[in-house]
Amino acid sequence: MTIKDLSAQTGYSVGTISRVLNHQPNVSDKAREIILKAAAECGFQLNTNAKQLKQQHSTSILVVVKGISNELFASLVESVQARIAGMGYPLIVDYIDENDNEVSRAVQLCREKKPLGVLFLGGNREHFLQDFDKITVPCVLVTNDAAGLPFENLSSVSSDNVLAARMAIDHLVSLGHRKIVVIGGERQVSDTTKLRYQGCLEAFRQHGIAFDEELDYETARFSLAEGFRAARALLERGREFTALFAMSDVMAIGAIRALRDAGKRVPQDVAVIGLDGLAIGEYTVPRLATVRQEVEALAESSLRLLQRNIKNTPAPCHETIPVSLDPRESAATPRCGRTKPLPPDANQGSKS
Amino acid sequence: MTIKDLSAQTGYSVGTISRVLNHQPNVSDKAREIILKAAAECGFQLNTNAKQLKQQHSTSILVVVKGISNELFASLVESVQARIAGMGYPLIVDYIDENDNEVSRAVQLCREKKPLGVLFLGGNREHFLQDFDKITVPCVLVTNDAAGLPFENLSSVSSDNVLAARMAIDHLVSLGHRKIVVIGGERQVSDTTKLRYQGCLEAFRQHGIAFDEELDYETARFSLAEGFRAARALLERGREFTALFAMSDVMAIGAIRALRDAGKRVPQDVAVIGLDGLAIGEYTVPRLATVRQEVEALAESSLRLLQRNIKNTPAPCHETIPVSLDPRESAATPRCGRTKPLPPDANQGSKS
DNA sequence: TTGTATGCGTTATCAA
DNA sequence: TTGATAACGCATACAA
Repeated sequence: MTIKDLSAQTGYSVGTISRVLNHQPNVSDKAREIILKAAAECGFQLNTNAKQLKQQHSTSILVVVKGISNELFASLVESVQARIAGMGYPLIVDYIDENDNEVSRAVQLCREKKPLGVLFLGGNREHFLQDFDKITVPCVLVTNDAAGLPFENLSSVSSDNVLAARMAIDHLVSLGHRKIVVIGGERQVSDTTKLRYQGCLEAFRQHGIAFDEELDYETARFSLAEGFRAARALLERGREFTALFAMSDVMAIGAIRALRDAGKRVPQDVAVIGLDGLAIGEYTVPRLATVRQEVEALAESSLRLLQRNIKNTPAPCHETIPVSLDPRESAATPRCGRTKPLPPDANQGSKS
Repeated sequence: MTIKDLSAQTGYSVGTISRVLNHQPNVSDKAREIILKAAAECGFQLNTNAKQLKQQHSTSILVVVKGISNELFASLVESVQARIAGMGYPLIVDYIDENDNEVSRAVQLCREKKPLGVLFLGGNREHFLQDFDKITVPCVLVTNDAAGLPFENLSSVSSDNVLAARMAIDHLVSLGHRKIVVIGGERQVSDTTKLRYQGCLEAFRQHGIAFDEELDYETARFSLAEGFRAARALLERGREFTALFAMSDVMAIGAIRALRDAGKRVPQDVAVIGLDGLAIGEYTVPRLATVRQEVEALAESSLRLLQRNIKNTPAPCHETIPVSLDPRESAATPRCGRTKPLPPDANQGSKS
């Protein structure tokens, strides 16, 4: 079924058919009505290949997501999808491996799909420096800060990562902890890790807390298994600590498991705080203290920026979204002077 | 950059260029070499729109995934992606809402993308009955059983859902439990729930265990929040029980949280078992007992079937993948005769 | 307001 | 083994 068939059916020419189907104004009401009815009857749809071949660009927005099992990104995609529905752009969501180059992938997809703009969920400055000059449509990097990158068509929206880490450490300190260890990503490689690590160091300095950059830090990928491994490594290192900050919630959950396996109670022996604010943290035992990234705000800002840059072409803009502390059980007020094991429900924190 | 430009650059005609780029045999080695080099130099890529407009079909495989935040499906997609990489087909992954109609979406996408075949991750018999006749390429429904559906081009690969539920109940019974409640989906609507529920009833009957189909069952969607709510509803109902089977791991995790909030110890007061075998279950406190679905086997079989049906057109085939019990802490041997609270590490089960 | 005709980049048919 | 050329389905400039 093509517009030619529709033309034969209605008696109108393909030109008129095309105009009606593209909501152009210069068509008579009568023609519009007849053609729309005929199209609806046979469930007609324009051929996207032909359309885009002709137009040389699509009307869609591309979303490149780094990591298929990243729950934070999954929430972001959901939110973006819900918001875009009202704006009319079709969405092309492309999931790539956490370790793949998101920019070269985007370059390839831009050639193929010719989108109006692209949203990067996660990304690496290095990759942008290497390949981003090949892409010309407006882009927004979400979750990482692209300030300082020399591209006129790249904006960014990210949580305040430095502050987030500071808040996590501040919270632990306010609970009386002075011996704190940290689990996070590669400090030399991951942009996000760099910022969060900086926040940690600032907080430690401000509170006059000693922190050995080698012995009190363990590098891990952002996964349950790696959080588990990292916490065990810290324990085996023999370093004494009463609190642990993991740079992501999944790492924190893995770490809590390792601590429990080692006979440590959370939060009585070791307080644990994560970062992200994933839904699962509300349901773990103990409930996971965390610094929450505002998914809805991230999605809203990203789309607003992208839309603005698609319509006009203003200077790139780099927004920072506030974060908020969720002080839950895994880093709650420690019971004072307790030396004996607690009853089994102690993990439920201050409720008793 | 088009094949015309390449033609001008190399002196060969567009026909020869096209033949080389499509790995056709009837080209001289010299032409092949020259053209391939020129194409590589400028990073040339064929225009997919033009190609598909001409060919009337693509060479890709479509994957329709129901639910963007479904961890089981995320694992399946990862596995499928890894396997497909070696087979050469491009993958189109389309995520739709859990409640949307996957078949009508597939119909639309088939018109647009003309894939060689489609993989459904999750699906509903009703939807297939309604719309599937409009799709003509080979399809495999993964995770649900399509046996009995009157379609020549629809195969299916699913876990043995009846057995899985039986195994879960059997395990609880083997631990000495007789008062068991169940959380699952809509028994009238969800195909998967029907089978798992049937497995439960069979197990109860076999063991001579009483089960009130209204009072001992709570309907919930497959989420943390709903598992939590359902468990609380069961508690508030005043029904006594010593064990709980949740038809998914996320529900089970939500349920455990609700039980803890109500002062119940898991597994000492209430044993809990889930179904799926998600990674998170290895890290919860207590570790989650579960009946594991074999993601790798599901992915392997689905792709094998699909590929077979693309190459030949044999009769549809409906495979069942075995499941396996992971008897972890949340449903471990209960301590006998205990009445006092246990030490805090009791949740770690039989290790002490 | 409508119709006609051209070309988007590719594949495939045919002739050379 | 190669080149010329006609489609594929659509949007659009131009003519009517």
